[in-house]
Amino acid sequence: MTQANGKAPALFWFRDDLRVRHNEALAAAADRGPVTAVYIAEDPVATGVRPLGGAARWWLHRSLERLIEDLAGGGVPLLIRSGDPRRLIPELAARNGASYVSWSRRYHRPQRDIDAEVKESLRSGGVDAHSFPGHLLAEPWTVATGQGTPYKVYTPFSRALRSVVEEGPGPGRLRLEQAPKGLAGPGADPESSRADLAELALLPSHPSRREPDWTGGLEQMWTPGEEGAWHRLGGFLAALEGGVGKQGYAEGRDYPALDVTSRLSPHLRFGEISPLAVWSAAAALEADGRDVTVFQNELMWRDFAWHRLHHRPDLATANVRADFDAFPWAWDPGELAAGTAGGRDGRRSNRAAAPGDFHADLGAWRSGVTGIPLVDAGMRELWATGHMHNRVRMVVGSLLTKNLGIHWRHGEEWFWDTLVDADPASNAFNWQWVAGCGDDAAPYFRIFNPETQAKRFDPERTYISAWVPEFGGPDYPAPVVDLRESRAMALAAYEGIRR
DNA sequence: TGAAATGTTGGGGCG
DNA sequence: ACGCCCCAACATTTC
Repeated sequence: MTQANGKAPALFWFRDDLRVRHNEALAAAADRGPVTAVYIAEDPVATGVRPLGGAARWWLHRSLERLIEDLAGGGVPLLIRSGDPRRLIPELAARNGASYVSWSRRYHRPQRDIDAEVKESLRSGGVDAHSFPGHLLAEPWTVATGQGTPYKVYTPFSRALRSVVEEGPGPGRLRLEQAPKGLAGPGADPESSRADLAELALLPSHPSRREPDWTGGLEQMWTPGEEGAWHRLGGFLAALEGGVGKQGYAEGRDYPALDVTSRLSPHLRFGEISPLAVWSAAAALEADGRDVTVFQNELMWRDFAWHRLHHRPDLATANVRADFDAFPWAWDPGELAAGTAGGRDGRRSNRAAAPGDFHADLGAWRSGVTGIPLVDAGMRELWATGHMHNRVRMVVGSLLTKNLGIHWRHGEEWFWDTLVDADPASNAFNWQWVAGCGDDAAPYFRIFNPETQAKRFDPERTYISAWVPEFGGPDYPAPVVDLRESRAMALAAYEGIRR
């Protein structure tokens, strides 16, 4: 550890980059002097940022716990605050005598505007303030078409992104698994950090939240934090290297009963591992003749969602294709504002409502009691673990929007609350994709048949049996919807708005 | 990163 | 040997 004596203190602002390794912004702060770090739970009312969902709050709590420990070793304190960073960051900088403040960029309004204001206010106060990349493979504005416009279609975007990643400064500039040289701080007080973290009331067990404790399955499934992220990556790469089963990643990832996918999404969501680090670690396997392009494509879909969000900040609320504004959803727009998506507070369904009522259908969908086995399995996996296999996400999304005719925003809200990996880009983008109203979306008429999908991708019903043990028995409900009939109705509704 | 309807082809049974 | 039918297996088109 380099001695930071004689250097001016630096302040580092952690947000969605809860890692020490490959953190360019943190390395820059460490380079300037002894580092004090801060995490701010931003007040949604004051800042306009969307409150985190329940599953994400759990993850954040666990990740910050780890980060406190990881930083304490180097004497770097992690201050935990809540409020408005436009007030708090300049205040903390002044109190600590920091002459330098840095952070990793965010890419969504209002966060971008907040960050810009903080930077401006610091600089006008004589404090050096800098932001750095770190959350994406490439900055959203560096990937553009020949005309200089943003991409709307994935395939050409992915080609352009790949060349940016491979030709740009790329992952090579960051040595894998290396902490910033000389990261040190004035001395940590982890106990007080943990106390401040508890104050944030992120867990359902906090007395201020009158929620049942739904975290058991999440605790069992995940290890939030940087070490957990690298462990997950290591296991995934080892499987890739050894050849995953008989099918390999490219096909095996479509089978929800197989443990083939990386499950890195929540770690990436909270920035516990850098996407460039994941990219280059996978690329290293190419030397052994492994085809990693399919996996890299998944990483690039993530960047594509952020690329689209950067150019469409309202991605989570407004149809990208405006003709869908006229689509006759079974949806009362007031319901969203009224907060039906309260989610992980114990209100899981409304089974008392009349059949055919979309409240009942939405409740059955959320609770995994639609009577459609693959859908119920997926929704139960989601509730229990905070995660759902990617192919099943497409199937449940198709059922909600097309067969049940429920607006995709209801699905987006539920996923936002229950997924550990939900972020403003991927969640919104993929719901618009599945609903058919996004750029480069699945055409509306591409309606999944959950029975066909189950036959094809869960032929032994391994996944279904695991999550819906009563399937086939007398306790399993009848389907809430006739697939054939509802498909025809969806197609007719789509015809209606095409004209 | 569909499904279903429709069209085409070719093998086999049979009169 | 031949036409006819059936039908599975693909291929193409349509939604």
